[in-house]
Amino acid sequence: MARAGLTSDRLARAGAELADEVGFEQVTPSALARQFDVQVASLYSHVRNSQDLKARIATLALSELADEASAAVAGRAGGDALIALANVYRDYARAHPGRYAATRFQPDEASPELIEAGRRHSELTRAVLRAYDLNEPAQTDAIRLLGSVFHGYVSLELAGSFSHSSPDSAETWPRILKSLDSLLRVWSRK
Amino acid sequence: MARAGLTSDRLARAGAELADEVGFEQVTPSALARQFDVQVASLYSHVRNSQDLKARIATLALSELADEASAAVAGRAGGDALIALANVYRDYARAHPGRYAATRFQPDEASPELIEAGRRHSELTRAVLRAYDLNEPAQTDAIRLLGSVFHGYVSLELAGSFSHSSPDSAETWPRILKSLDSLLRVWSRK
DNA sequence: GTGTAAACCTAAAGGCTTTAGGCAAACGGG
DNA sequence: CCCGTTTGCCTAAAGCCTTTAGGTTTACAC
Repeated sequence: MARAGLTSDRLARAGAELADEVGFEQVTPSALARQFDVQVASLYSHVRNSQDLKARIATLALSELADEASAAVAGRAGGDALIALANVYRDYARAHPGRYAATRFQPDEASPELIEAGRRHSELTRAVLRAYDLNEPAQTDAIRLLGSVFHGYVSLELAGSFSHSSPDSAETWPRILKSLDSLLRVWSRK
Repeated sequence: MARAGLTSDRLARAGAELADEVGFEQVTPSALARQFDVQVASLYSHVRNSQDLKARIATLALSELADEASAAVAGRAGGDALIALANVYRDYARAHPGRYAATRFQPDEASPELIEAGRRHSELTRAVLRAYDLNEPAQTDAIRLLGSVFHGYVSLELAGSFSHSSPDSAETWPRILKSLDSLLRVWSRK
């Protein structure tokens, strides 16, 4: 009798929670309807379809992540900023694996919000690189390198690809970041 | 009337082809049955279920990739080997996006073949690193770094994340590889 | 040839997605 | 306060995918 109070936003938020619990792949209109104790068809007034739902979760996660990254980078520069940004990505992925997976979702056509969230992330990386004073094309190279290392490392770690190696390598991440910092300094405008 | 001649292997191979055409996600028992013009249920004599099918495709792709990597690394050392290995991954992903995606598939419990294929890849990376003469834990760090950069770069490029930046950055990849080589030389045992 | 194992089939149950159309609750205006 | 409209949620239904059970036919071995 009482209404559940569905909204696109609430669906996206609940979807994000669910993703962290059972995996992003498993987040479906069906599963979400069960969570709200509502008929599946009812969701379709709030999201266009399954894709749209996932895209909204992706946007939510990407924005959330950009917020945290923004806060972490504020007031830092150079290696400090680099490390702070990198840790935001890694910590976020570990704390919210489903949301992080959502982050990689590619809808058939991206929404403006999704594009905007993506832009925020490249802006942040660009901001971190400011201190290194790179000229083009080094700047683009650096954005791509950082994106690759952050995303690559976090994905592989999340997938458990690192769990079969020597346990004394818990400090790999900071050492990689340190090396990236050195590398960028070398790329720096002389 | 005539039999289709199904086999686990043929299913995996056809699945790999299909993955490259329509995306790994879209590879399902249903879709594959259509390809062979056979009833869906018939597949279930050859693969346990959808997961198993995908795991077999993953194994196929991972082995194929390891074969190519192995051939590329043979007879090379140091920076040459590094570049050759890296290009195998990147070229493979561009030529076979569906197979590459399959490579990232994580079944509930990995098959021995899948584990073995994974092992071949770390062995290859280790072989490439031999020339750099790294001690532990630098060796583990290096394996993780290379894995992260290769996988990260290739994923992002495949996802189109790089297509919005300046077109004069077509040479990012070789420049990144060159820097990785320098980095590893710095890590080298003094 | 004939028996048997494998390959393939039909049937059926159950889940997910999506659309169409209907009832009822909430909410604002008179 | 009540009445009309909007909006939220519902039922119904069609279509597709997965998986299991059990039957038939093909092919090959002896």
